[in-house]
Amino acid sequence: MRYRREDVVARALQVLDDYGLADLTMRRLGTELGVRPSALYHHFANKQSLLAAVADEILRRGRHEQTGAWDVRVTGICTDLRDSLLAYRDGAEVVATVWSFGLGASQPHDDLVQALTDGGLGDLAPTAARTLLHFVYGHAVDEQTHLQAAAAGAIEDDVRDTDDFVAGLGLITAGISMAKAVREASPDR
Amino acid sequence: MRYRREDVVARALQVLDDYGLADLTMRRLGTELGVRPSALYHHFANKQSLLAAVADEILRRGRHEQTGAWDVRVTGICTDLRDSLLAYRDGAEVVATVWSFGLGASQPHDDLVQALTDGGLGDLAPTAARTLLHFVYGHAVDEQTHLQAAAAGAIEDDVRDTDDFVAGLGLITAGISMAKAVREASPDR
DNA sequence: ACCTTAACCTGAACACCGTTCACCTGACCA
DNA sequence: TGGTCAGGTGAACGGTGTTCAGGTTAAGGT
Repeated sequence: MRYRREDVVARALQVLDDYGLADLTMRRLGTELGVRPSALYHHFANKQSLLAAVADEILRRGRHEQTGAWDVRVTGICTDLRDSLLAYRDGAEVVATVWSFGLGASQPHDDLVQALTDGGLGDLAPTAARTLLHFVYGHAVDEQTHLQAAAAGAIEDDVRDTDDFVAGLGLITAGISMAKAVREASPDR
Repeated sequence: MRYRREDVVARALQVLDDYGLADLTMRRLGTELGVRPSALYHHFANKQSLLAAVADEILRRGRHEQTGAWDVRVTGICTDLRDSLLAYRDGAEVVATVWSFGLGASQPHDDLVQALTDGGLGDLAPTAARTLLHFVYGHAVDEQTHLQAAAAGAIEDDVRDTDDFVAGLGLITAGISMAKAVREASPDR
């Protein structure tokens, strides 16, 4: 059996979800495919590139078109993103890391900047977009960490996190609304 | 020469700042101290504990008392925290990781909850505190990553980041102010 | 039907990593 | 003087990402 790039990504995503990021090693993935680890380097220059492809695939699978008012779109993008990150084990850490290193996972950022620009945020859009992303990534990584810690040991609340996410997201969008109002009230620009 | 726990932490912080997190290995730290790696396990149960101590030390060194109105205190705590994270190479990633795993670095969170509670945020304080922390950590990690990428290759802007941090922080504090106003306007609680 | 080409894969090694464990050593104190 | 024990040694274990020369297989043109 010979594989293509996309086959390897799909299998990597499965290994990630089944065994976690720590066990997503080149040897493990190779074994899972019935192939020597060195064979993987014909599809990816290094492990980081593999993870970048995995991150992009996670985002691609959970993405939906958002329409409506700018704040509805922004909330939709962020909620969508959170769901994507939580859909796979350690998904949040993988995507956040890849994004942080600038190796990929740039779709959510681009979508947010677009929505905010359309909403009339002007040159404040990039700052607002990054602020939202930092919140979503940070919150999802936290939630997934605690969720995994709870799975092996103490039993904790899980519904609480969704409320906390909505509340935090509301805090930031409220701040953006305020900045938008100030911006539109000022005479120049 | 025999060492105590605090000596090892101090040296680890120096290695971190000089060579980065990737090169802060037990072997490297041992060599730096003129000691076998196994000797370090007399001071720390594992590497994570070492990193937790390093994170706490980073925060301890850059902490200042904050007074005044709640929003001034909050802004001061966050700015202080950012400075602490940026004071050492990869400091942001170390502290953020330790905090995320719940192994330490809890001082900023406690300080923020205290300031927000004193400010009358009530049970919204924890959510607001975590939202602020996610922003500060995310922004600092981003900034430090790009700063390090710029140090080896392309030359980029660095003053821009401070403005972006202030703007983002302003966005969130504005949102918190709004939530506080809403909270105080509501009849119950 | 043959041959070329390129993609895919093997096998073995390299240089690291965190961690464990039985044992040694030297300073301090009763 | 002798015992205690924190601190350190030396060697090993099982794991990691990565490299590279060479082998194999499938596809496509002549």
